[in-house]
Amino acid sequence: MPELPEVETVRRGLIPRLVGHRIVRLLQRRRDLRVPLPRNFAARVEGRTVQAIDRRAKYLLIRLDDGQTLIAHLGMSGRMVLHDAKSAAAQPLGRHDHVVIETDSGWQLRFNDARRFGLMLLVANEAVASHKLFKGLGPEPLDDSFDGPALAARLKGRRTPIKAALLDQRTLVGIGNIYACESLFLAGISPRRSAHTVQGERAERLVAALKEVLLRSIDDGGSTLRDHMQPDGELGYFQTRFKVYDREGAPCPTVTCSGTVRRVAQSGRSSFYCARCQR
DNA sequence: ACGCCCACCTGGAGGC
DNA sequence: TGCCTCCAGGTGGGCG
Repeated sequence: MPELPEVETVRRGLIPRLVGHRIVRLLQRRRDLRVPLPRNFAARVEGRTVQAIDRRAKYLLIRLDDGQTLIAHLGMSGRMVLHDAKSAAAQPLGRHDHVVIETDSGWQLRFNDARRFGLMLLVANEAVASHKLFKGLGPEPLDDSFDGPALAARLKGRRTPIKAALLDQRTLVGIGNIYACESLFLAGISPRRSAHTVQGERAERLVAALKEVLLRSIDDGGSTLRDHMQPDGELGYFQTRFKVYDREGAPCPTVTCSGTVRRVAQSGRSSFYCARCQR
């Protein structure tokens, strides 16, 4: 379930259950995720207290009190499922619960990832920014400094379609297939437009759309969280209905437009858009 | 350097 | 029911 808004929502849901609490047990049930889990994982984490949980791009950064960061990425299918002691006892571990963390507050966190495209690793705080995984990452879209000119500069000279550029985490971080489609729709820009032509006012519009789509989704996630009280892993994507994503054949949601949502394949992924109001 | 394709892995949906 | 194919929200390595 993880693009930036989902990861951010998971982060906010984990904070009250983990921060300030000691990890009393870590159970590693299999090592072979996208990157093999750390050696001696349990020994290196047990006894540590969680000091903070940050996010960079789609990575969760769980700061431990020994100066290490537990980095987690959810891949395509990763979930963080919290159980209180009672529900943990009632719910046996599933075959995709790869890592189980128990805290001194009695809460249990299960990292579940059917496809195993996710990862967890332990890195010293000061080495996180220069870590291979973080080296080439672009700016955070919700930072105030990320504006039209900033995006335009990063698209300059790029011959790839704008959709592909948005998915490329070197351009900016946090955008996946869904929010790329939704943002381009909101900005009225075709996913097939060459990235270098998104300049000036067009880049302004796209940045505004990206921020709006992400913020609205985080809000929706927040309200879902309040309703559920915990990131139970079943939140899914927040907008029950996307405007164009997965809506092939539906009428274009723009009231004044008589177009139809189309699906095209771009670099192996589906793009959904209205060819009439997205240019 | 850049852009594109594919593989990584499992499960769900839909067709026959 | 079963079997087959296609598709899925991410990423990075390898290729031309």
